[in-house]
Amino acid sequence: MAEPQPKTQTKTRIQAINEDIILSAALEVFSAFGYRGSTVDQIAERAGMSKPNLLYYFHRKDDIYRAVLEKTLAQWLTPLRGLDPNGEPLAEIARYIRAKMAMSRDNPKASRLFANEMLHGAPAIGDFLSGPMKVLVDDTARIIKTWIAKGQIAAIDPYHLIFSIWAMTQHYADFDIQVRAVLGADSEHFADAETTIIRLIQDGLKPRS
Amino acid sequence: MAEPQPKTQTKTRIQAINEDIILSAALEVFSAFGYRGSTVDQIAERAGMSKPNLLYYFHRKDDIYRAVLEKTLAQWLTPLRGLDPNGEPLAEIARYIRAKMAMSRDNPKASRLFANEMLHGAPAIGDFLSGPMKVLVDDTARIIKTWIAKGQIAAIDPYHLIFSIWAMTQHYADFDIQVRAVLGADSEHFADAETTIIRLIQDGLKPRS
Amino acid sequence: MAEPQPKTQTKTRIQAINEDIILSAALEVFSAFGYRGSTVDQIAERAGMSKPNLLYYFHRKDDIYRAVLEKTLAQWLTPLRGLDPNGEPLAEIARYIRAKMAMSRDNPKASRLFANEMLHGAPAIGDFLSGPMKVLVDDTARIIKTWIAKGQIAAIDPYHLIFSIWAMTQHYADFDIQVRAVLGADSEHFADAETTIIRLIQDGLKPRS
Amino acid sequence: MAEPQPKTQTKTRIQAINEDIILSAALEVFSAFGYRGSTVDQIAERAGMSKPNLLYYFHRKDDIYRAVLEKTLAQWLTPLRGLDPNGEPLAEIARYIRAKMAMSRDNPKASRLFANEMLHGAPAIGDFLSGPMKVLVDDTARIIKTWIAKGQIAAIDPYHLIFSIWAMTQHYADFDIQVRAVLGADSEHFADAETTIIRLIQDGLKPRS
DNA sequence: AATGAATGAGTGTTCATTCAT
DNA sequence: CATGAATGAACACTCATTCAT
Repeated sequence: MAEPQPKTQTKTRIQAINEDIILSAALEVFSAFGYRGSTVDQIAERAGMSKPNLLYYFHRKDDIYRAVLEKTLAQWLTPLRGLDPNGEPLAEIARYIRAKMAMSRDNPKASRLFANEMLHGAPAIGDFLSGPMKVLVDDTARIIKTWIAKGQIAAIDPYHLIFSIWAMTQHYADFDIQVRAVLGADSEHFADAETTIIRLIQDGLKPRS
Repeated sequence: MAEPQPKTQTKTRIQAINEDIILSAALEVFSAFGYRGSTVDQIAERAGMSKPNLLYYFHRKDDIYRAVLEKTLAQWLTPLRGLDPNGEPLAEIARYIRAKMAMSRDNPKASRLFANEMLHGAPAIGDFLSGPMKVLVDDTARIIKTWIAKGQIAAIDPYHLIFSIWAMTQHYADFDIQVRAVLGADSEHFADAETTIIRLIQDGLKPRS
Repeated sequence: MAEPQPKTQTKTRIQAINEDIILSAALEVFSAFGYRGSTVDQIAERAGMSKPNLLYYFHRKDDIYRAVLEKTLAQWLTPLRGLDPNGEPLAEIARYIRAKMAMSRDNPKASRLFANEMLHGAPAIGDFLSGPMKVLVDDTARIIKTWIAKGQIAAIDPYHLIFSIWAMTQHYADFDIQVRAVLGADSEHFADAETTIIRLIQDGLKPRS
Repeated sequence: MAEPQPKTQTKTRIQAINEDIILSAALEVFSAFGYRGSTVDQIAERAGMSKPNLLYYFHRKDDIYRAVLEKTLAQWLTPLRGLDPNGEPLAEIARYIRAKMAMSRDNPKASRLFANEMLHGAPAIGDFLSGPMKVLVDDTARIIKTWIAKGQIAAIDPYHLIFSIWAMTQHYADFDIQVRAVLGADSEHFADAETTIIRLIQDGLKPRS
């Protein structure tokens, strides 16, 4: 029953572990200081290894950056995939908003890394945007259009609906510092924000009588 | 009849002109590459002057950065100031959204500069956030609460309403590259986005019968 | 029988060697041009290494400077420590003068480095002056006072005696160029100077009958 | 009886005044920081004029430096000129020491400027040293030799006697910071030092019976 | 798999000096 | 006489990357 081990492993155990450590460290650093603002030294220190050793795994700074981005993007799209065309639209969208909001709360660094890329013109993930991401958005927009066609929700531009949801949910990760400056450092604002956003969207989508 | 010339000018003509040129160039560069990603050389080149000459006006890179931020922040808050407590709430808010959206369309670089500061923890404008900005947000929230108390709009958390509007409108400046990757480069999406956002918000604010 | 090698060396062989090379080069350069007049490039070139490599060992120019000073100060105070309270005063002092003179002859660069620091207000070694150096001078003055009290030497201010000896001996290192301009480049003036100084001091210290 | 004014003045009143102001400022700055450690800006500021204006009077930094040195050297040699061959030797030398000491006390900056030049190899006044200064020293040495020949003072190397006097007196200007670190900041040590030095020298010069 | 050592190409900043007025 | 503006050349220091072991 056990998977047969290949004779020549492409990756040793320690390699896989170290790459994970590096990518975690890199996410911390890159999300906090941006690409140019981060140094390989910083990442190496946070990863608890020497700079040359780090570069043994990822030969250039750019490689580390792209690897982190790639890993991040994968999990980033996950919630969007879950829209069920046959589900109840408002419930489906509420579920989606909750999933997005959970990402912002639980993984704000990934959100900020992503936002930083966008802000600077997406030099590393331009292909991703016009490729897989566009496909996914188009698919999702199609589902929404079906709902509209069936009269299940009000007629609204599905693309801008998606963008609005993204914007509102990611805001609490990306502009966290601003939110905290206004609402106070320890306030539990994620729950309130979620309620407000879901209500705004659901009210906006209710079919007109 | 001639305007009397002040004997001691604090700034010469050429000084004012050059400072303006520098700040424009700096906005371009900083908004595109972030603080650390920008070099004084880049700014100088775009400003059409030598690096030492640029530093003759602003002694350190940081000074340029703060000057641009300051100039930007001033205009950034402008639309928020306009909420009229005695106006018709839904119309007032629609007007506000349009003003915000216009800023995103007409001055996306300022928006990205600001977003970049937030993303990196607002090292340069922390005081501004917890100071003038918080005051302004609190004032605005108070107006909205009044409207709610009078039953003019539905009961909704005013702070998260404000954040949502900010998020949705700024998104089209900050994530411009992503929007364009999905909707196409030359699509005139600002108008559609505005319509969608206004509708979402207005529907969400309509008082329950 | 073999000496056990310590597992964790704090300094590698090459590190110790290079630091020595750097400090030698730095003494040459700093003593010739002063702190501000010396460039890291100069020191690196004289040390036979690249500037970044030099800064790999001493992170800032100031670190190099302080390291040289510290190393120099240690050997600088050595002769003063040798005054034996129970020795014959005139012989003790003659020995001291000879030791000081030898330092000026054999290590004039250290003397000039030190003199330069003094001239500019001792920004880097102010603490040393009012700390260890003052203690040592006070101790020495006390010995001299004992000799005076016992009637072994004439009553003279011990502090100014010490300063005078320092001044006369160091002069041949610090003002070397002037001495050579007057006495000729290759004249062996150190020996004559020593004789003269010892005689002046000894005659001045002979107890009055 | 009045000196006729030349029609075309080589120097206007204001020119002479400003040059004096500049040289005073330059002495302050150069003596404190050395040549390379001083900036034209610093001198201009202390002189209360703009940098270009300062450079209107002295075209290059080096010109200012040389002018200060020259002015300083003139007054520096003054006391040495005063040795009267026919005076009483011990009294003459005591007078000389007092004059030298007065210079150290009243014009320590000039002393330090001069010392700094020597320390760094006298790049600007090498000619002066082997020229006028050597002549003066030789002359003075000749007078001393005459005294020795007449049996008025003990046989001692006149050159090293001169150097010793210079060293001891200048020490209190050049190493002022060190002296103050040991003797205390406000102690009036110049008088004591003078007494000590005169006594050392006079005792050393008393003819042997 | 890991690290100490080394370096070329920047990067912000200073400064003497010149230019134009 | 005086000054605001401008710049080339340096200079301290950083950083991604490579080399040797």
